[in-house]
Amino acid sequence: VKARAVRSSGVPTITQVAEAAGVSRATVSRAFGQPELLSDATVKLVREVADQLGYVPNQTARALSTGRAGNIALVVPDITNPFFAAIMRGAQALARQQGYATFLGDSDETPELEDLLLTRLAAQVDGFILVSSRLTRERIRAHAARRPLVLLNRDVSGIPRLLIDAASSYEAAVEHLAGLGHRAIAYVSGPAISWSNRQRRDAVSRAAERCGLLLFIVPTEKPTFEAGQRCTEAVLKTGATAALAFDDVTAQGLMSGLAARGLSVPGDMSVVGCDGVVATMTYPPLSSISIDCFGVGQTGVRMLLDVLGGERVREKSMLATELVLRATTAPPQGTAVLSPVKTAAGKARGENLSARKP
Amino acid sequence: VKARAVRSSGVPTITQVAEAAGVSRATVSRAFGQPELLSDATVKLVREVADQLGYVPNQTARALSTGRAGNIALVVPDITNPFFAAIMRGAQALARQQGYATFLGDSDETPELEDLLLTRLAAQVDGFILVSSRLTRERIRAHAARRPLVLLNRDVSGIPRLLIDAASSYEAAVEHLAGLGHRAIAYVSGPAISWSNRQRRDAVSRAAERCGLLLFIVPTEKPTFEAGQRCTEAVLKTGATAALAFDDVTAQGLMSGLAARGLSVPGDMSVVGCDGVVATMTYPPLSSISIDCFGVGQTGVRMLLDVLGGERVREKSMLATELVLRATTAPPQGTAVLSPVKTAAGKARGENLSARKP
DNA sequence: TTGTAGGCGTTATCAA
DNA sequence: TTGATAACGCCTACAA
Repeated sequence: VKARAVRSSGVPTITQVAEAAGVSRATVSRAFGQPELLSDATVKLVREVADQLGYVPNQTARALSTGRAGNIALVVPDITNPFFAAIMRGAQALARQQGYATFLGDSDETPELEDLLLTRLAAQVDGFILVSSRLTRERIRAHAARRPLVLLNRDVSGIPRLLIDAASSYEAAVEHLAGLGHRAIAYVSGPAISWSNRQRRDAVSRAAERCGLLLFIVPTEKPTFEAGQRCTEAVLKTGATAALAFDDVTAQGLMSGLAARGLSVPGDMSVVGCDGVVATMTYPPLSSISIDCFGVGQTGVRMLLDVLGGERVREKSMLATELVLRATTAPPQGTAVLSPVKTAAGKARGENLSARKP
Repeated sequence: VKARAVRSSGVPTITQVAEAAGVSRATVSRAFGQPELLSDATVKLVREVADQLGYVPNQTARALSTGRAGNIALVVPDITNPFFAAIMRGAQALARQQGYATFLGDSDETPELEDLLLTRLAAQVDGFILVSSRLTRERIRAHAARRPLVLLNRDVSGIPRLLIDAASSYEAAVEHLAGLGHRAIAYVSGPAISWSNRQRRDAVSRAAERCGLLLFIVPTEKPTFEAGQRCTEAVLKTGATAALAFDDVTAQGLMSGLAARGLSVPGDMSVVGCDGVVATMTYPPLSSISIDCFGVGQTGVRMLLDVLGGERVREKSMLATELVLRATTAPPQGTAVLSPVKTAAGKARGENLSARKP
């Protein structure tokens, strides 16, 4: 039999190590996989030879043989969004530490692409983490039937998931604004398919009603800076004196749009965001609902690895959020300062009043 | 022989499709890989059966058999940095379109981790794209000997690379500042190991000398918002009236630090960044050296795929940058307006004067 | 403690 | 145009 096609000859195989070390391939395999079965001397010898040759066990072959790929995939709608980037970082850090490599799928906010990524990657990974998935429940269930799958920031019963509970914080934010004297507020919404958008919108709606505030819903296409900018006019037209955005990036866009029109924040309009990743970087620093994104990523990986390890995992976990007051909320123009902030559910805090969590 | 361990039974194999379709495994394989060898009827039949079963060719097995993984890896120092996120996006978009899945490696700015990622991923990918690699030339060469490797924003002879030529734009920026009447400027540097940091620093240094400006170099640990903030004091101490930062994120941190001290930009200090990703989002909008990050990512993939395809690639490509003037540069305090901007190498333009590139 | 041999899912070669 | 069969690199039950 003839040798195969141009096999990138750069990478040594287990056979070469075995020959060089004068042992069987099985022994080399064990030297890496289960060294406790071998004598110390043998392990040492094999490892030295391997090092010298630059041998590293071929993960692909290993995967085929064991059925374990040693890879996981993280799929996000837009890696450019700092919220997802931070989650990715947390996930990847823990995954690597646990011996897993991470595929990153960017679905560009489209369900079709997300679907494609999942089917294409399925055989190469041991499991998936879907962040803010734009897929239908049916598709998610279908994919979950083929490979272990964990949901972040998306609520589908029967699938292990970590939910970011921003509802109470949004309610607190609305109450905070009401306390400042605002009578009409706007919610700048996120993607219609987004679970968290619904959750946040509903929370705002509930709280607004309770506080007797007039609420306007302003739609956007995607949670991006540009989309936030573009909706500025629409927000202004409502006559609202304060805006709660779906996330920080959108809020930042809105602030930019306001500045471009010569309006000041919070003087002419109060703005509240959500995520806390970019909030500290805006000017003025954005009052925002803070999420521990790095932790979200880590938790996602932990849940997935638990599933892979056959352990029981809570099907549904909730992550608390916190309203952090910075510099973008104030009484509406021409309003005397009213009573101090009164928060019901979530507790608000000022950045300077307490240290950030560790 | 007994059946193997708990093989995730969710994914159908080629054998099952072959049986269901009443053909051989080879035929099924061809129906996907080289349908032109089969009769139309057979292809249709096999595909239908496969669809129904939910069969997708197993990329892992394919990789083992062909030697082609169908994967590439992109390694960046920090995915949280919008510059790298944007590159990742461009890279992934093109890679997917060409049938490649993308691993993302985040080295957390450390050479050791980068090294680890490369060795761990080597057998699973057809090639690497290293962005702003923090590795030594020797290590890069060592890895390049094992797997095709393309460098982005790093200059190592003998390795295909795309260099972002910000030098002339930095010089133009310095000249612009000189033209505004600044006499003392600061360069807020990036990571010492970074190639582009050296390039940018040297360019600033050259231009400053030429223009007779006093130049101070202010070091930072990493190109992050926080690091930018932390160096504010140091920048102020120099007495410089303008600062050029290593990148936008650092510049943004500096602006935040200045604002926290009640100083205004550009009133009290002019600031220039580099990357152009976040520049439009800051307040005031940051004058910055603009880079087509999405294009950088795409080009990186194109170069790598060319190498994989056995085509000749230019060993060294340069990508032009452009100084985009926004709202963060002005004459130093107490200086009358001087002559209009004079730029030598790069051509500066104001955001409103011309449309952004398509 | 170590070696032998069969198989993971796919593709490539050779025949038919 | 299709089928049988041997790899690809590694792991592991079984034997020694």
